[in-house]
Amino acid sequence: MTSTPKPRYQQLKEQIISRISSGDLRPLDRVPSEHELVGSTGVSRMTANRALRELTDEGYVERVAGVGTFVADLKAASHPLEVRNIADEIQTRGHEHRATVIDLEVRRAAPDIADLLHVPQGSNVNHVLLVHFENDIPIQVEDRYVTIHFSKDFLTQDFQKITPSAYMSQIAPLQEAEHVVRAKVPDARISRLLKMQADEPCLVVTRRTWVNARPVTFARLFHPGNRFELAGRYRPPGIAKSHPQDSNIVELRNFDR
Amino acid sequence: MTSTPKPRYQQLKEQIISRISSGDLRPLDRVPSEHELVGSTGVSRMTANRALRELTDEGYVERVAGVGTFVADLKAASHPLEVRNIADEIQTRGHEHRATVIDLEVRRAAPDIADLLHVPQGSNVNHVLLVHFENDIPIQVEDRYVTIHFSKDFLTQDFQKITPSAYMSQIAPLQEAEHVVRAKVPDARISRLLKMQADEPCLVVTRRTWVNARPVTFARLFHPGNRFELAGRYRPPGIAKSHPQDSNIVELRNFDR
DNA sequence: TGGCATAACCTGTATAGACAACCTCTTGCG
DNA sequence: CGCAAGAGGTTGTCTATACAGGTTATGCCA
Repeated sequence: MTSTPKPRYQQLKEQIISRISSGDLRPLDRVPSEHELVGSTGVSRMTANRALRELTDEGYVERVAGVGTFVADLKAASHPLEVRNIADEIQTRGHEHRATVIDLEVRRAAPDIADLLHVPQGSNVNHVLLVHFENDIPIQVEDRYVTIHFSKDFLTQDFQKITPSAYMSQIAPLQEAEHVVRAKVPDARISRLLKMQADEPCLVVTRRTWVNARPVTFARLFHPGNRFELAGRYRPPGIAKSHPQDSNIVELRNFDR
Repeated sequence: MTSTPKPRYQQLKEQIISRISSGDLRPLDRVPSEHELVGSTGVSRMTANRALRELTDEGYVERVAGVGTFVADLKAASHPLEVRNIADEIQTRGHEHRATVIDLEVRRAAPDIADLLHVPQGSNVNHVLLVHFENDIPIQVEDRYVTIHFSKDFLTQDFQKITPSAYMSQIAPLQEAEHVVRAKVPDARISRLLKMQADEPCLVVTRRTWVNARPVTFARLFHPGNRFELAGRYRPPGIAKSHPQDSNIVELRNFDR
């Protein structure tokens, strides 16, 4: 059936992507130059150029004329629908970020968590519950589950120093994400952790992330509704004007005045 | 200063985009073939190919080998961050959509609205307030302002038949969008229109849209928090596998069980 | 030692030519 | 009349070559 083989530029792209996914090529590592790819794979320079150019468009690598091609830093390659790391956002605002770990342990998966992570009911899963502060004001409760197979040393991390989200994207690039946003009045425990008044709603972001087609983490992020909002901007591609950096990012921001 | 002129493939792209934006080329119209572009602009075929290929990637045109290149249907080219038309979503679920117009008039712009739409305070703006129903259950209150210069026959539209969002994207393709999501307890009027219980929160989506660098509409969309959620999926590009159609769309969905 | 010209390498763009695969319409044959 | 073959246009890919412009390291000269 596969009458025509995949085009060579596509083969080249997938080969490089797989070297990145496997960890053979790490962020900021040098990727073979066009000339080297010509020598090692036998394609013409234009074909190597197309492969690398498309990988650039897709955020896998960064190219600098006169210097070379490098694996993109995963933090920089923020996904269009990715909510940015909350610590980064707070620091971007020039404020101080602090986190308090409330709970960090291995749990037996409850039915709903087991279902979401595709693991057997009652099997072990990592769990962490923490509160993020911006200038000592609580702004997010993070309630996260991580599969055992993804991270075996999850419990020994210091999540006051590195957020779980940053830790996880450091282990492996996430390959697929799903998130759901809801408005909800939180239960008493969340409400107390966020120092919210009674009957005040939360903006709840639920995220689930896949690596190699397996779900690896499930997180519920609670934010006080009277102080936080989720903002996004969109500009269609192709004009290549104005500010290339502010493109299509979803950010969680404080709108107190 | 502009020492190096824009590359020719980029000039070609912008020329075609402007023909689409201006209405010279309409959806499903034929775009000049690579060979015709070679003849009319003097570039080589590879350069014309690159321009058309990138326009394809960016969703402006669609190409069929052996047939030609055609302007993409704008409805199909849904933006990654665009919330889909609510009527379409409801129909996708196999349910019935109905809308009731509560208010449709020209108003004098209040200070906050004037500021958001970049018009003078007290100048005329179109306003519509309507309630969307899914199987006779109210699920969204749409409170929308539209600048006069964008639509002069706004008041004569039948928004029970065509949603304001669909009407507007029919007049001109939106070029930039900003949206903000909040959790909030609505005021009594909204709460009544959505038949919500007291103290129940709303998921409020605020959208502002630009055409030709001018804001043209501002909308507040209220949804009952106990029944609706905003869901998104994300898969990184470049793998070119599985389901190409379900990519990276944000949808508003009913999660009642 | 300090500074500058230069070589070596890299990406970015552009061209000309070639072949394959696909689609549509026409033409001619049975 | 119906169908098959072919012509011509279109996209998709690939190669070989060329030039421009940016970056870095080298080495020479003062």
